[in-house]
Amino acid sequence: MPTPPLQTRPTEIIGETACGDCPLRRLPLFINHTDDEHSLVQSLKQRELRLGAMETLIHEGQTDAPLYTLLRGWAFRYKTLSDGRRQILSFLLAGDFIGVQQKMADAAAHGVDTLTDAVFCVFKRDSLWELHRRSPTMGFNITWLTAHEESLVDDTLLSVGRRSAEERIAMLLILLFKRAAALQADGGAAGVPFPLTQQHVADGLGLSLVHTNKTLRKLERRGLHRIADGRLFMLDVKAMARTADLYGDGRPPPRPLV
Amino acid sequence: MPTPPLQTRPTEIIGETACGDCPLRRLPLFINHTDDEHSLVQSLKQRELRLGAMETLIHEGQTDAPLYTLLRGWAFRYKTLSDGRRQILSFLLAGDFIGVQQKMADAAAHGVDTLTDAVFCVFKRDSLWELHRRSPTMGFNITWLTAHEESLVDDTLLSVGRRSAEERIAMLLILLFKRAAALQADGGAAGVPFPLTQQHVADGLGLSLVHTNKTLRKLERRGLHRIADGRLFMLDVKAMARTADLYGDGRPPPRPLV
DNA sequence: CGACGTGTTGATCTCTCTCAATTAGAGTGG
DNA sequence: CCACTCTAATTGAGAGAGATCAACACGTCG
Repeated sequence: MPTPPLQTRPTEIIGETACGDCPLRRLPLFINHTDDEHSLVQSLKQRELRLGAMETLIHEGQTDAPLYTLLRGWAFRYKTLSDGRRQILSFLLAGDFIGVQQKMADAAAHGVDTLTDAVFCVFKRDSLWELHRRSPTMGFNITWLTAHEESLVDDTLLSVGRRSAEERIAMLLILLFKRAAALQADGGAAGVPFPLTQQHVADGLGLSLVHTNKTLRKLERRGLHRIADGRLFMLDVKAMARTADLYGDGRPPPRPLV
Repeated sequence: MPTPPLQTRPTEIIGETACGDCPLRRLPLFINHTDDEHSLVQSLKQRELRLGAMETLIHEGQTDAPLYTLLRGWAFRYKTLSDGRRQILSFLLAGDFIGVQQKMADAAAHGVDTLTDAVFCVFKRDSLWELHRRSPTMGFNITWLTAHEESLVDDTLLSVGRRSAEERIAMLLILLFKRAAALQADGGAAGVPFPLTQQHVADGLGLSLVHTNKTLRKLERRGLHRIADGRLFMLDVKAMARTADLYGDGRPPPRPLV
């Protein structure tokens, strides 16, 4: 079944979207929820928040942000240096959690901006604790999701730290394609939405805009992919994976090269 | 006061170290534990594991690793590409958690190696769930710690993606110094242990060994720090912070530079 | 229509990598 | 005590991936 169109639904008790329809539910960990757990989450939900494209959900340095869930649309987390250099930490797609990291005092917080029109589910700040207290299962899932989010950042760090520009871009395209395709019924056969500008790609991979453009074009000219009208088409996944050094990611490596 | 010698303690019920002595307890979140929580943790603890320096705790790709806590010593998490390029994801000091991320199926796992002789606390694999089930407080703390760990990786990603070699190294030295100093009574006045080789620094910052050496020497010659006999001395924190662009980390940045 | 954002391409420039060689210390064995 | 080996640190030189600078094309929008 294709993604349902954004039509107005009969308003629910608290928010506009019933938690039963939340994209989060599609995640493997959340499929076995009891009704109690549903109503618990629903009771913690404060409201929905709609933002346009390229707007700011959380300002960098903001520490009092509530907890969010991304219902629809794309967004990204980022940090910047004093002179404006920006690093995108991760891209957020429907179903992603936002703001768990913000609660740490000492560590400087990151900002969150939207890439597209987006709908967020807003939770009270202490929902995290409530969730843990009233449902260990849900609490466990939160931990799991947080750890999973970190593993995404780990992968990016590996890319940015050790992969060439070409490898990084191939890697990013594959990863984003997979994540976006998983949200669609056709699995990406007709492409997936790709709302990033090349500047976003550059900032996500620690590259300059110009070099990002040139590398992107090179891959496209080689027939590995195609980006047009805000959509990404994977034309040669095999070749793309090969140029990403994807296979060499996490496998027992031939370390002692000598 | 120098690092206390690793003397043998009277053996406890389960492991060799009473959980009441665990370095984890020093963390802000853990100071208010009830006796129940202590005994819960103690009951989940399986044993202690001692490794020498430069040994492997968790192999890359290993998915069945138990949960660990680092009691004493230094270690690091890493990933490698197929041709041997390695990226260190984070450094682990006493009190750090290990293995929460390993439980995710799809995401490729990372390896964990020791830098020094180290003592780990070993927990059963399903301790994570047990902890959540039997103590929401502890479960919440786990989530908190996981999120905190991610914020460390976020910072590294910002460095590797957007900081120059000099800035990266300054940043790493400051961060490691702070963490190590926090574990000592003198707060680092007499330096802190620094068991990393330059190769580790390079792998942690996405730099080559040679360039790491040259940059390190430059900072040292400039009088910002000094590394000798496996110890790090911060000679000019202010200047070090300045060259790290530390101040510009997370503050509301002057984005619109135009 | 001009201003602006995004994408594209060519021409330098430079930071960092790679290659190579040397030094110093720790360990080992004769 | 000394030759031999290994690892880690160091330094110089040359090469290159990617950054910076500069222009231009194209579409949208007020």
